[in-house]
Amino acid sequence: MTGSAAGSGWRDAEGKALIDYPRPSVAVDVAVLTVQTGRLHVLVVDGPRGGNALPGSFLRPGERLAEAAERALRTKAGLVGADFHQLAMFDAPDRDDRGWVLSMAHGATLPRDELPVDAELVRVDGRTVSEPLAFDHADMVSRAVDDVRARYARRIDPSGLLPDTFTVLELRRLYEAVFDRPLPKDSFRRLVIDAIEPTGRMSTSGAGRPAELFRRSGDAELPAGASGLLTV
Amino acid sequence: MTGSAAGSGWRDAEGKALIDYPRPSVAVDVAVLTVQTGRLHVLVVDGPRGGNALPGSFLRPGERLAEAAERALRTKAGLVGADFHQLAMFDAPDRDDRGWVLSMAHGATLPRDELPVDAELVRVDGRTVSEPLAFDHADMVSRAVDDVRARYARRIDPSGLLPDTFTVLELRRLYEAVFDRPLPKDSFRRLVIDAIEPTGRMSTSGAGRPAELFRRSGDAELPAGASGLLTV
DNA sequence: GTAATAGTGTCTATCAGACACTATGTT
DNA sequence: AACATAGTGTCTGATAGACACTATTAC
Repeated sequence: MTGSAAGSGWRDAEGKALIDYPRPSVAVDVAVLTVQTGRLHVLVVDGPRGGNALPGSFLRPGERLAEAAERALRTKAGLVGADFHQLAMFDAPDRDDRGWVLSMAHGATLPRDELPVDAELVRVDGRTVSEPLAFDHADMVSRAVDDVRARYARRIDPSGLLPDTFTVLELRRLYEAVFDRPLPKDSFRRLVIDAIEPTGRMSTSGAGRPAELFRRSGDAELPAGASGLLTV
Repeated sequence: MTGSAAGSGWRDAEGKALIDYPRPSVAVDVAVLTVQTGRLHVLVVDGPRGGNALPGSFLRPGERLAEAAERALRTKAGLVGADFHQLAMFDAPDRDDRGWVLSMAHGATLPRDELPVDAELVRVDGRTVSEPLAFDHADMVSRAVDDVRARYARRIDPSGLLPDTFTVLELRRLYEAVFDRPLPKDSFRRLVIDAIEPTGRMSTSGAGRPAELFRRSGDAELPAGASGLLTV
């Protein structure tokens, strides 16, 4: 337990003061996912050894992991307002050749238009990034995709990739991008219709009949069978 | 990224060598779940401040988190052979009054008869432990329950809570314990029957018609709708 | 035989998926 | 008018859940 030893005076079974053990550096890396041209993409930055890498940072004293992740995105990509989800701690002792560095991978999601116009995005095929990334960052992207799919299968656009109001078509296009598969128009509508709130307003559509605008309903969950429709 | 700075000579934006930042202690805590008398229970040990706590340990140099978790279980509870799953990093700066300690919560699962006979078990109601635990360990238990349910909804007894062969009744009793709700006998059988392998052998039952013994099938997954049946 | 449990046939309500149809806008 | 997209009615096949029935053991 976190509470079994350490602190000045605490000693382990062999009599060694636990506080004296060398401590690892702790880092955070963030896979920022977005949707561009109907496909999932991940934000990358220049890595320390060249090549692409996920934005990340070292944890500072007293800081929480989510704060470090927010700081990394702000300083390295000019991003604010993402919501972070812990994915996994990557802890292979040799994963970073500069020393013993544990890294907590985070997933985040932002609409394309909240990213800088010159942000470098790499396409995600299925659940894997389409070109190599530094370190174990490609594995982190896969975990981020799994996480965003699991969350989107439970609720309607929980990370706000769409604007406040949207049509059912826009919502379906988003889900087709997230789950990387076509979704039948009528079944999809019936699946989500009870989990979104109609606004009276209509979309100023380009062509064809205008579609009604909906907004996310506070806490509405998708039916349990939704994961079947989405992931099969 | 984990690779943006640090190492001798690397400096952050303010010119401070990142390697010089104070580093947190990193610990692991393990919520070992088991089934006793048809209910989920969690293994606890004596905490450093009295009261019950999850077994845990500090991470040692070069060690992986799973190794630290295995060592914690071996030295504090005499357990071997559990499979660990990372749950979340608990990182509140004040979660441990002895210093800055991050703890990676792990979930593990073992059959009751692989635990010591005198192991102290606390019942789990729903997804919360039925009595207070030290630190944030009660939250860890909830996460462990969520994790084991998610894994059991995808596959048949992936953690081997049952012996190598088992009857459909034994499997159903296990799932009723894990999901904390009664499951209809016939629907449950039809749900799992294609994901387990019949052995020719029959259970030496106490009373009634003998039941066939099955074994886990290598990779068989439960249908996607299973989560509906199990969690609704 | 009775008791007890294993396993199956069947009916119903629900729902995904497909298809076609109607509705309402633009040009 | 033609065209395009929104939204709905309806049929079908699959299946969860309920129920009853048959099957096979112990006593």
